[in-house]
Parts: sequence; structure tokens; C-alpha cells
Amino acid sequence: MNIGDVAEASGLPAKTIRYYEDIGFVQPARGRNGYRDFGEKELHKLAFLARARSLGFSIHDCRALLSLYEDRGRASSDVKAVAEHHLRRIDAKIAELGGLRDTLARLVARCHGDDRPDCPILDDLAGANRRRSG
Amino acid sequence: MNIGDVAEASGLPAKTIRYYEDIGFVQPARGRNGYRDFGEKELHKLAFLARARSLGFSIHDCRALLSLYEDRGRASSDVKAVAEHHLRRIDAKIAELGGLRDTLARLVARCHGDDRPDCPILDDLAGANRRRSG
DNA sequence: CTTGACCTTCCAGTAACGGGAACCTTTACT
DNA sequence: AGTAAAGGTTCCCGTTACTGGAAGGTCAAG
Repeated sequence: MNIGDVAEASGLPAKTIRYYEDIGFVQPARGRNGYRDFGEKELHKLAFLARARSLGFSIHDCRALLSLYEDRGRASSDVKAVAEHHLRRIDAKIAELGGLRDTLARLVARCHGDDRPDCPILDDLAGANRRRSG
Repeated sequence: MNIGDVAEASGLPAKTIRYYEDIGFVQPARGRNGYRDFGEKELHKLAFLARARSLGFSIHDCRALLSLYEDRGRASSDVKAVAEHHLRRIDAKIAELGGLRDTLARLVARCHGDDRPDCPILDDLAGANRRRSG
């Protein structure tokens, strides 16, 4: 299979697949014309990566997951640990964004949003009052 | 004021302040020794930027906000538009992360996490069953 | 034999800095 | 005066995970 075929089959852009080869995720054979020649195994790996990335796992995590996946003697606890760590990071990010959203929503609600220049949003940014709780 | 002074006063690292100069946010004077010499106005700008960045506004947004801030004839609706756009992006991100978290939490819950190799997380990544709803 | 679609490599850019080298200036202390 | 620490300067690389684009080779069709 040429790169275009695996791109379509895996859902990854060809550029990304080349990048994944660069960083050692796949090692496709080469035809005598220089074209990459992917087999089912490589395609499977790429699909695995596509799914893992779509779940937000970092490339670093993917490396660990892929290696666990290919280790027939792995312990599922190792996989779970990676996933749980990722889950905690996501939760932390959600909490952080939630805080931002609340603050921002309060400021937006207080801004009348008309032609006049006075604006609680800018007042906050300029540090007009040091308690931000409004 | 030297860069260290404004760094402490604004809460921004000196590195960041130099970067902000590079991208045109501030233009401090220079002493004859080559050192940057910040005035109150520059410090105020940097504090404004620090606050805006802490609310998650991009550098791009900050540019718009700063220019609105310095425009005495601005309309608060313009400021509000920037903030609302940012708010929507945050909401979208929260929704996206929430979806990831749910999927991931389901997978983690189903993984027994012991010494055995079979693992629903890897099964999902490998595309074992095409309905992911488990 | 040409056109167009595909493939190749390589380089640059993204967001927003942070780390660190190599070097200069100021300040304080002996 | 000498010196050592603390601060300043510029410059360049590294980060994340790709994406865009240039320059050029290859393949299938008409």
C-alpha cells in the first residue's frame, strides 16, 4: 500500500504518517521507486495511533501504549496507569478552563456592550480594582 | 526601572518581557549601558498583558485588547466581542475535553488493572470493536 | 508525449515562551 | 585595585505535533 492508501484507511494525513515514521512509530518498506510500502501491520499501528491521539494521548503516551500493546506479557495495570494519568491531566485542564470561563463570563455579563467606552472587562485587565470578585 | 523590577512588579518573567518587546507590545527606553529602562506606562501595559494572558487570551487577542484599551473612543461592544469569542472557544474546549474524559473514564473503569495482559483500553485503541460505546 | 495525480525530501512556521551560552555592567566587599 | 556576585544584554535552540510549501521524481491514462 502506498502512503495515500494508508492515509485514507487510517484517517491520518500522509504528512502525519511521514512524521510518525520520522519519530520511529512505523518503519514501512520501500519500493524500488523509493515509495513507502505499508503492510497490514503498519496500517494497524497507524490506526491504533490515530485512535490514541484522538483520545488526547500525547505522542509520549502513545509510545508507551504502543509498546504495551505489542508486549504480549504486559500487565493491564500498566496500561491503566497511563490512561489514569491522562485522565487526571484532562480533569485538571477542565477545572482550569472552568475557572477561566466563570471569571470571563462574569466580566462579559457586566459589560453593557454598546457604543460607550467604559468597560468592566478592560477595567479588570487594567487592574482597576484589585479584588476581581466583582 | 530595570527589567528585573518590572518583572517583579508585573509578575511576568524577564524572558517574557523581552519577548513582549520583540513582538512590539512595549518599547522601553534604553540607558547608555544598554539596559532597558521602563516607565510606569510600560509597567502598566505589562500588568495588563499579564492579567489578560492569565485569563487565557491569546497574544493575538491581547493585541486587540491593548489597542482597545488605549483607544479612548472605543466601543465597549468591541471589547465584549473579543471576550465573548474567547469565552466560546473555552466552552468548546471544555466540551471537547469533557467528551474525552467520559470516554476515557469508561475505558479506565472497565480495565481491571492487574497483572493480566487483557485490557479493554488497548482493545479500544486497537479498534477491537467499532462501536466505542461499551 | 504530455498531463495530472501521486510520491519523495527538506525547510520553515506555528504559540508563547524557557533554557542556556557567551558576554558586559553594576554593586559590594576586601 | 581586585574580585565575585548579581543583574543586564543578545542570540540560538528546544518545546508539541504537526502543516504548508518548494523542488523534483514516478506512475497511469489518453
